[in-house]
Order: sequence, then structure tokens, then C-alpha cells
Amino acid sequence: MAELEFLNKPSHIAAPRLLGYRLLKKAPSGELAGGTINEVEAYSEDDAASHCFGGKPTARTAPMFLRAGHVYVYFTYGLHHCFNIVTGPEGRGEGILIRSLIPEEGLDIMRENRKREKGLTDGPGKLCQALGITLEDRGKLLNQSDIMLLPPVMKVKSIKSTARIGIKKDTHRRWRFVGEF
DNA sequence: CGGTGGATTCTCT
DNA sequence: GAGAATCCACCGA
Repeated sequence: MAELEFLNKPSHIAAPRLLGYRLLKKAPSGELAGGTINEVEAYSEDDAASHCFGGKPTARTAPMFLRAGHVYVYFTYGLHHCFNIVTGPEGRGEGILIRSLIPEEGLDIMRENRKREKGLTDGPGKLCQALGITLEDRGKLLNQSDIMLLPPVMKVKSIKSTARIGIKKDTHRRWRFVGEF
């Protein structure tokens, strides 16, 4: 997939370049829901904060070891899903957590899924709920399934890199990237 | 096989 | 700013 070739890089290199791309999922009705990616975090197998630390695939993390462009979803805190885009070559465990979207498409669907009017996709758990992303989406390929990653329509004005959120190990890496548009 | 903790979110104070 | 909700998958035995 030529247009996603930039994902075939270390996650912390690919992550900032993902800002501005649009993530969409097709709802059962056929409508698309999603928006522009404005916050991401990179994880890799030599990073103690990552699920795939150590480089050995497990039942949970196996999709992270697929080639770039696959989807890794995990379930956490007993009630939330988190969505990641796999980067790098097959056999290497790394990916990019999508932390936030700017809502654009299918607002009615997302409001329905979220049972809320606001705060539809401004958090990793929230955007999965809004788009209807679940463990069933693990291992799918972007743009060859009901999940799509489309080129930016908005221009990224600036990118800030900061420490990642909610982790206890390897907190010194500044692998969280926030885009301004 | 059981104990445990989590790349979070919401509500209430 | 704290605490609860809630379950999958890892890990050690």
C-alpha cells in the first residue's frame, strides 16, 4: 500500500507523520464515522512501557508484530478499548496509539455510540466507543477492511512532543505527539 | 489455575 | 482531585 509506506518506520518516527490523517470506520448502516487524528503516542518492543516489550508476541499483542498498516486493539480497565496502528516490518512489535481525533464524519453515529453530545473522540477509549472499534477489529488491515486511514485534508500547523500519558515505565521518552491545525 | 493490574473515563466532591 | 467501574490476559505456581 504505497500511500501508507511512511508507516514502515520506527513508531516514534512514523507517529508525528500520522497527525492530520483521517481515521474512519464504517458503521453497520454503511455510514462512515471518524475524523482527523490530532494526538498519538508511539510504542515499541524495546520500550518498557509497551505491551510488546521484550519482542515476544503473546495472544494479546500478536497483531503488533504484523507488518505496518495492520490494526492492534486492546481492552483495558475492564471497560475501554484502545486503537493502535501497527508500524515497522513484520516480526517487529511496534505501533502507534491513537489518543484523539477531531470529529468530522458520522457525528450522529458517534453521538449515539457515546450517548453524549460532546467529548466524542478526545481520548483513546472515547474514540473507540464513538467509532465502534472492538477486539473484533484486531489484526485488520487499514483500507482493506471497514477501517480506513485517509490522507489529510487539514494542514498541520505545528507538532508538540511530550511525555506519554498514563504509563509508569520509560516515562522519559517524549513519544506523545499533539498536532495543531 | 488464581491473583493482579492496566497505553481510561466518568461522576462526584 | 479522588474513587469506582469492570474484565481480559499475563504471570507465577
